[in-house]
Amino acid sequence: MADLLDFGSTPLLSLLPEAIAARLSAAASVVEYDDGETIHSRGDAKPGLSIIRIGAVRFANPGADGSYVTTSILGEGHCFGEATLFARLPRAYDAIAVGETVIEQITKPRFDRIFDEEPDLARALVIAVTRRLYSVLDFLEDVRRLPLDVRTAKLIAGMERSARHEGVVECNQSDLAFTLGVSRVSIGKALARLQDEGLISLGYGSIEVSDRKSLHDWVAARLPVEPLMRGE
Amino acid sequence: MADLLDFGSTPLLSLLPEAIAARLSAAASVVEYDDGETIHSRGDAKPGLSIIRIGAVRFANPGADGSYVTTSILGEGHCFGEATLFARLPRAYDAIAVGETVIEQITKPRFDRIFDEEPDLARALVIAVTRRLYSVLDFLEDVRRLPLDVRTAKLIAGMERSARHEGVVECNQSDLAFTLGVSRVSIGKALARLQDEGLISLGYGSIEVSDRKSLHDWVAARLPVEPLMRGE
DNA sequence: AGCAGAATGCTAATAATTTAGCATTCTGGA
DNA sequence: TCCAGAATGCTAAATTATTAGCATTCTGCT
Repeated sequence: MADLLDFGSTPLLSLLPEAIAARLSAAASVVEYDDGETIHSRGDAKPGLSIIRIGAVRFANPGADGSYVTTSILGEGHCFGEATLFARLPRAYDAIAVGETVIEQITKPRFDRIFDEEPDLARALVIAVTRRLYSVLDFLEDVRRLPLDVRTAKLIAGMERSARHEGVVECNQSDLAFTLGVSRVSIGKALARLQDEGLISLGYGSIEVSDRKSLHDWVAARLPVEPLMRGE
Repeated sequence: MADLLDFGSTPLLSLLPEAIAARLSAAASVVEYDDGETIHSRGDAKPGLSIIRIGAVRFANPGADGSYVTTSILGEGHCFGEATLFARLPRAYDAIAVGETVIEQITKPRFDRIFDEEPDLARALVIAVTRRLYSVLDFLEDVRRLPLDVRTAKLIAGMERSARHEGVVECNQSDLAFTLGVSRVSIGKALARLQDEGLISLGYGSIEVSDRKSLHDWVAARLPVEPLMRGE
């Protein structure tokens, strides 16, 4: 249940020199959450950086009708709360643990101290946030430009790449609908179309990707611009 | 024609100490563009940071059918190209000058040098990019959650706040449609609804906001969550 | 094996949006 | 003043998505 939607960006921890990561850990207090437990709510003002050590976090806000709209899901190694530090904004989303989750919380004073003393931290943060920004811009473009079946295929392709078992995405249709911000019926139709194309076969709580390459090619053929080489 | 959609984020220049801004300027080469001129195209690999000194830049990509989808428009003081520096990505969008535009271009080697020597630059960049990220997340949430007339009202309210003449937004409906990524017909309908509500009155190439506060209240009443105080 | 709850499949009415086209109104320059 | 081009207004069909059901299938648990 890892990165349903971390927008494919790079986690901060993987960008951080070992020494700095250790320093952050030393300054942090560790908090554990159960599945579904609230980590913080929209509007909370207390600033600080959080790093996901184990598990994942879903960021969401209530929609107009009481439904919940998920904005993103971040997995292990990702950080969140930068905006409370650098933009001095209160929390913009409810953060909810996905599965058993362990978070390192670093208070603003402690973070500021390390930030001032370790220039490489700023460098890593700029990289992490920049990548996230461009991933989100990408996603936003998709939302505005691609028909739902293509977006669905793209999401499945992305999930398959980081799936536990190759060729099988373990995820129910409601979660997919949640993630793409559409109704379950629409997802159902999109998936049915993809199945008709022979790209996937639908199971119970899982989707089997017949052939990674054909799925990728099918998506690529429907993108208005050819995808850029992802850096690195 | 300033910030149709800079997502309301803070420009880098306003976050930068005078000394560093001067150093960046000294390292930059200045290029001038006419209205509509291409600054760079999607896929261009040459890394570097660009700072908008005068004018504005529209970022867009061709849609599936050949139409152009605008992702954002940045105004004076904003920078772009961070992703080429920090994520090592090629340009993700075509950049097109909006009006007579002056850009400072800083090559990667020169930028890296200043970046290494001036820790405050990293700090300012983290802030600028973080704010932009959260502005975009906000916008994305709106797209997925708000009906078009509310999004339209929100956009107009934002544009009015930074308009040349108070109470008058100089912008044609095609540009609004472009910005919100919908058709002109839909924008027309949304605007008609807003006019029926007495919030705006439509002109030729301009929209008059009857009363800033009522427009704001009308939007606020339709948001699923109350807006957060914007940091300062 | 049987059952409850979860997940999927399906339907039909409704709503929103797009596309394509054309008529009308407005504006600035010749 | 007149005209061309820009901008807006309007229409209708087609597409896409939503809502609200309910039936069916599957899974894990007892």
